[in-house]
Amino acid sequence: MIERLQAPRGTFDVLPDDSERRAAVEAAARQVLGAAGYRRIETPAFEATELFARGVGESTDIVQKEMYTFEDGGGRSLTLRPEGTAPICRAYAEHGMHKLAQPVKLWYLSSFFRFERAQAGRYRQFWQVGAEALGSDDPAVDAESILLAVALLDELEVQQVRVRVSSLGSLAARRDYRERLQEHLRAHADQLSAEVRARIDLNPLRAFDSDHPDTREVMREAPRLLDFLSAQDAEHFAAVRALLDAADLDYEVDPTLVRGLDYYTRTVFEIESGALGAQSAVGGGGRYDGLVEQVGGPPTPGMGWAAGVERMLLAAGEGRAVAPEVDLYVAVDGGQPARQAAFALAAEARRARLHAQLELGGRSLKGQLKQAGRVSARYVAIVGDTGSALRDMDSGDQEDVQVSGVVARVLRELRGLGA
RNA sequence: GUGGGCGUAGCUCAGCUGGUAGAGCUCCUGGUUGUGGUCCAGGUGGUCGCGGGUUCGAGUCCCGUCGCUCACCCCA
Repeated sequence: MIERLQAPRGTFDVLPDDSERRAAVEAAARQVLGAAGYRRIETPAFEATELFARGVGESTDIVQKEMYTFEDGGGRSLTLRPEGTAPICRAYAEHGMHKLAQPVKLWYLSSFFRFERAQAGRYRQFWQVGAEALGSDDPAVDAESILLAVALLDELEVQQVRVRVSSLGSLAARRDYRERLQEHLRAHADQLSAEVRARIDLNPLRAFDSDHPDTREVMREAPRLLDFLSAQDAEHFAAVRALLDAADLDYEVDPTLVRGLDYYTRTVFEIESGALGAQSAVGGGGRYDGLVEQVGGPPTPGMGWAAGVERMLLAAGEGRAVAPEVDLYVAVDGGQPARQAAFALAAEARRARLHAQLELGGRSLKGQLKQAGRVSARYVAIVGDTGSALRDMDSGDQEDVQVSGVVARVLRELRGLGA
């Protein structure tokens, strides 16, 4: 026997029940973001590898080991998009959007690809909803962006949401700070846990998350990024916070918050859900004032975020899927003449905008009625070779109705019900 | 890449100390409800993940391998 093929590791099929819940995410995003003036954008599923190398940053895990990179027939190096911000900045520059009224507000719902070990809430092909506002460095853009992310999660009833906010300052300030932190860690290396010590060069910020008692002792004395901000950056962050406070958002300032992409500057934030497993981040984002320029556009400030669709769904708990309604089920009780009449009746019903299904499974009449009940059909037309009947599935009432009169009769009944 | 858990019908699972596969649900058919939603009966459906080994005999023991899953890491 031939080996049974499976979906590739880390990917999944969206089955009909799931697809209805995902459609609800799309509708919520359209509603929440559309109301704030964001318009939807779609970019290609793959881009020049260079875009991510320059945009996301050579040193990031994403670029170093998580990209699906391949060469096309023309010898170009392409990469399945691992994130959405760099492509949007590319599109902004490519289409001269800096000439439009600023900021340009865009949202997307797309799939992304990262070569990682799959686990709860983490996949190799996954979906994100994101929003980007390009062309303004006003703190109100930052605050509004964060509020919209929270509003979307709220709309989807994502449970146990926590919002953390911080500021990374400029790239230069961050670099300075990183060195100072590494110096501090090296000076106290003997007190650190082995894991933290091993990561001093790679990711010193991680040391703040350690549970190791001695390490925590060392970190109490460690320099804080927020103290390294320039006057303007500190002022900007204060303004963002004032706006979030004014909006009554419940959040906490976390000076150890780091985002794994190099392009972030100033404001960063992350939204977690306690309803998730180890992959607890449902969404996150921040400001990226140098990114458009980095990918070849004019100097342009930007601010945005992304939220994982699978994680939102996971943290939102079970929503019941609503199956499509069925107004009329056309059952066949006879031979070839009945089958043809039934087929024509179903087509006629659909032209009249009824949700109509025809028996396609070759079932017995009993089986057909059972199927009609299963799909919650409101009416069933039973078409025989010489006559036909219409059955009301709610009341069980049934009467003879000519095939030619079925559609008009159903329409009249449905209207009568005020439907 | 590194660990832990798990792999028996479409789904949820039983299979005790090894003896040639079972249940419930689903689906189909028939009976009973005037032809559905109740009840009854029957039926379809299984390479016991895969490959070796031990044994007269393995779903059950041993080794390997693949897959799923959770966690580390990282992130959405």
